[in-house]
Amino acid sequence: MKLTATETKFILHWGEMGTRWGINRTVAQVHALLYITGRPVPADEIAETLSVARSNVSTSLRELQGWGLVKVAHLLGDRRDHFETFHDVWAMFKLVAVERKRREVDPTLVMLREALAQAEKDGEKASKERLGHMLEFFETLTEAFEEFVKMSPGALRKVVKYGGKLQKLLGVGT
Amino acid sequence: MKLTATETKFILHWGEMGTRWGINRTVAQVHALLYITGRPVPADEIAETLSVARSNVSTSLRELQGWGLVKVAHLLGDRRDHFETFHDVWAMFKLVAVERKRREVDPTLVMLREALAQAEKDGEKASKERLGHMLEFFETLTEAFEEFVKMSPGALRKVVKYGGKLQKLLGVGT
DNA sequence: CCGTTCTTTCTGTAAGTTATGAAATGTGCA
DNA sequence: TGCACATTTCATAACTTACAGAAAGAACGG
Repeated sequence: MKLTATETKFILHWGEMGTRWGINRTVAQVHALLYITGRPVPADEIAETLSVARSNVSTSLRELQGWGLVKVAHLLGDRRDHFETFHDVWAMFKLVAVERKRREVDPTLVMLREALAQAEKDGEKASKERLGHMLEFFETLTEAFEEFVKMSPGALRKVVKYGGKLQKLLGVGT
Repeated sequence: MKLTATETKFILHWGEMGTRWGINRTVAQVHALLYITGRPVPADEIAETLSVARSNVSTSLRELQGWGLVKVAHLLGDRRDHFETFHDVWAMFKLVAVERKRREVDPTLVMLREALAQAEKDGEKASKERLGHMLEFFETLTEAFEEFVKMSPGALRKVVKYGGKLQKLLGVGT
């Protein structure tokens, strides 16, 4: 499969973006390719298009399936697995956000609660206070996040719009 | 400086968390140490406490200052620079969020607009549509983010609370 | 079943990154 | 100005991660 200039640009940028957020470059590129292509693509074609080893593509697809971002499709008369991602960017973003929260934020909450309890027990007043602030922050953020993922983009826009007004009205800006 | 069990736990976890989000482990650990300590600490003490090279601490502190997370303080009768971070977790989170948006999301917006224009020019209808959806998503998210960073935790909680209600009321959930 | 095709797993190596210690530079005091 | 202390820079070593290619495994068709 031959990529257009536009597609190449998008895929490369997406790869770079991935690395900055702790996501493997190839994984991100494969996802970008599937997104921009918009139809099921067999693994060997992905490998050829991106100029990476077939095995690397296999691993990346597995990873993407683990995130729920990619699903397998089959075409009549073709034994090969084909892979596709979703068109709904918002939905994909949520998948990743929810999963990262589960993997990274939730354990942090656990750690903070444990550390706080220990600081309490050991009478470390200063640590306890700071850990408490941190925990409180994470709890607020988590709460906001839970609401956030329930929203559609339209709902989000409305909430933001009214939220800004609400904020001014109530004078809770401080 | 001798760390308590609680402090060690917190610092190590913070370091791991950092690596997962593309932030250097030592950088994150130094920040955690400063946060949990809550007072200005000289660089050599940081190095000793974390068992890392003095030069590594120097680099990490510079990085943290670049993010605006750490500032220098001086103590009377001590020529050494001392370093401290802020107590306000919310404020620090915003600093990082704003900066990462600037460094990573803004260039993505630029790329998407360029790619979209090019797809338009080259008559790539399918690509254009998908890039358009992606751009729209990023624009909505950016907009929401701009409002978000203006809020205090209290304001955020209120907006979330009323936002949920608003959403149901307006039936914009789809 | 056997051969073919497709996919995944495994392993050595390359690439990239991070950390170190030494050297260089900077800073303030006598 | 010279000395002592403090900090930064830099080359290299240590480590980590990513990748390709080989080999094994699975699915299918004849």
